[in-house]
Amino acid sequence: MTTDLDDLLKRNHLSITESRKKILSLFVNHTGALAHGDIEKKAGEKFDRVTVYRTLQTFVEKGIIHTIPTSDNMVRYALCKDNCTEGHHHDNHVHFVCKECNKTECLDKVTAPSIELPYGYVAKTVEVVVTGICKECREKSQ
Amino acid sequence: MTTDLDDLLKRNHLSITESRKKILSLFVNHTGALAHGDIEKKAGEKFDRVTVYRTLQTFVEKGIIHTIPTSDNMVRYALCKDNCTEGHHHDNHVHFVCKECNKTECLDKVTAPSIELPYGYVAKTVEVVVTGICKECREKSQ
DNA sequence: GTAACTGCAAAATATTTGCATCCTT
DNA sequence: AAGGATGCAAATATTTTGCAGTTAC
Repeated sequence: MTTDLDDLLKRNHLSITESRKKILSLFVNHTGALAHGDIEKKAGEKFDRVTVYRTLQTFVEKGIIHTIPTSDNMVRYALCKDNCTEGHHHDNHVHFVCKECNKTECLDKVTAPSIELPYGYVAKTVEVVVTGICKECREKSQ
Repeated sequence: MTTDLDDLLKRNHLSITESRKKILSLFVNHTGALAHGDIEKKAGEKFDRVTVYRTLQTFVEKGIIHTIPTSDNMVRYALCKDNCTEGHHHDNHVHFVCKECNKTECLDKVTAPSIELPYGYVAKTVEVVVTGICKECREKSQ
């Protein structure tokens, strides 16, 4: 059976393996970003810790996922949009981190504004991290 | 001798010690952000690694410095503006990370734009990280 | 003098690397 | 069959914790 996941891997010249499919499916079926720990947990003891590290690294290199900047020391990953290709990522990401449930989401609908930089500075990418309360948590607390 | 550093510590109800003054001075005398490693290096073998960890943590708690979100896994710290107080930080930070020299700067002159969030979401803070080439590196490469 | 801070040792975590084996193509 | 991917072991690196000695107030 050929799935979307297989295609995605194929398009990136990666061999199709169980761990890659599994880890990739976690991203596809999950809105929001995942930290390394989340992936190990959700994969359910199935893979070696090292495999997760290497798989994530490979995915980042191929432009399938990207890292999300956060203020804590946890590196989080999220699926890239289609126009992210190897070595060249989409410029404007807006991420939302909920203070309550600690979930991280990519807000695809929201465009990052262009930033006016001081003279002489050249911007390549602009990443925006908004922290606050997400819709679900806000409704819960009312 | 009473210095600005002493004052800053006093204002935050911290006892004035050598390591705190030294680490704080690194921030004051350095435009830009510092990672844990930078601080250990610049302090010059003078302090225990653990002291640096604890001092940074204390400073963050007191609102003297804040962490900067970045896509790599290095946590960087920078001085807070005066209106950062314990538990309540200034809302809009714009940071610039140079791809060449890897320096991180706070762009105080640049204001972060307000972000239009989806319905139901409430923003508390907006952090903007711009990566690109800083003025110095750009001039060098020309 | 007392409370707070530091340094050392060591524990707990996180990440990377080498290599033999197994799987994909 | 060949190259790449995985799993295990172990080496590194990072961060945290406990405690005794020292310092600031």
